[in-house]
Amino acid sequence: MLQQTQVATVIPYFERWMALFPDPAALARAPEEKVLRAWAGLGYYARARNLQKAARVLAEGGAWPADTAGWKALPGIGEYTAGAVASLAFGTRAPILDGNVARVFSRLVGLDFLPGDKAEAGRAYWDLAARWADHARPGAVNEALMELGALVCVPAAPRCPACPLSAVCVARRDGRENRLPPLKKRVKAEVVLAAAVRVRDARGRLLVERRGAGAFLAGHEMFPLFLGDEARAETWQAAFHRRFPGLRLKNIRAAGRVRHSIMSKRYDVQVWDGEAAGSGSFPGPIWTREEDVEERLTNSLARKIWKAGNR
DNA sequence: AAAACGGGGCT
DNA sequence: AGCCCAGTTTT
Repeated sequence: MLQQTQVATVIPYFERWMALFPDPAALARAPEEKVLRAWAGLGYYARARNLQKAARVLAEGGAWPADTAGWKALPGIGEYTAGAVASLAFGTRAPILDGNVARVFSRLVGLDFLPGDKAEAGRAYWDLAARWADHARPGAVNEALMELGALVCVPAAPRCPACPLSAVCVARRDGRENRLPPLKKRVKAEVVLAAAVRVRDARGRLLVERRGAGAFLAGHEMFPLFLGDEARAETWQAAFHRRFPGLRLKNIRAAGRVRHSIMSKRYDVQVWDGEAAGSGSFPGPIWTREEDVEERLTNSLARKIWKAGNR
């Protein structure tokens, strides 16, 4: 959960998660829907699926990995997470390098590049991490480096007067603490026009579809969603009838507008309400009772659409 | 080496 | 509203 996500965001999810899945065996046997529901809103859903895969490996093996390599072999566990678990939980002298620690090292040593810039750059950082972890209490040192980055050596306006390393910090000495590390180059977010439809049948149930493999939010249930040219007010109904043959809509009305940022895309979603006038003949219809909708929406965009405007 | 993958924090 | 950021896997 802590990959790419801040502690304060994670805590309530972690509490609920541990109550639902207290050990690898519990997670291993849970249905994926339940896992995704518990993760809904955290994003990067591959993390949840990988965590369950890892739990299945662990539940079958019956023992925790002994070293960094053993942890890294599990799905979803990379160099950073393997080192963090090995050092914090098992006390091995494994290095860690996350975004916080990289920022601390960049400033402390005056490195004006990022670990991911090229292979030698990554090596420079991991070598530093290895030297710091070569300590009688590697877990405490690693934790301290991460805490320093998260609380003191923060990205903007670092709190150098509160920093125990300020006397030996190269960036501080040179007055460059606000210039290091260099910003990551990021692609500008592309705006994507979208339309979402909340269709009710005669019994008040809502039409939901499971997103296919390859689509974004793959495997999640979602209101019918149309993107790009298909999303325009004059075109989405034709696209709807292609996707749901035989299902006629009536009483169509605009219900609200939702914006959602996903990676390098910014979705601008017009939400529509409508009523189903025909039963339809499309494959795999999922008609969901209103009281069940909330718990089946396993991502934030769907929940925003559900809450939009008036129902 | 680059691309894909969500959502939230901060100003 | 715009900018920035607490990894891993796949291509």
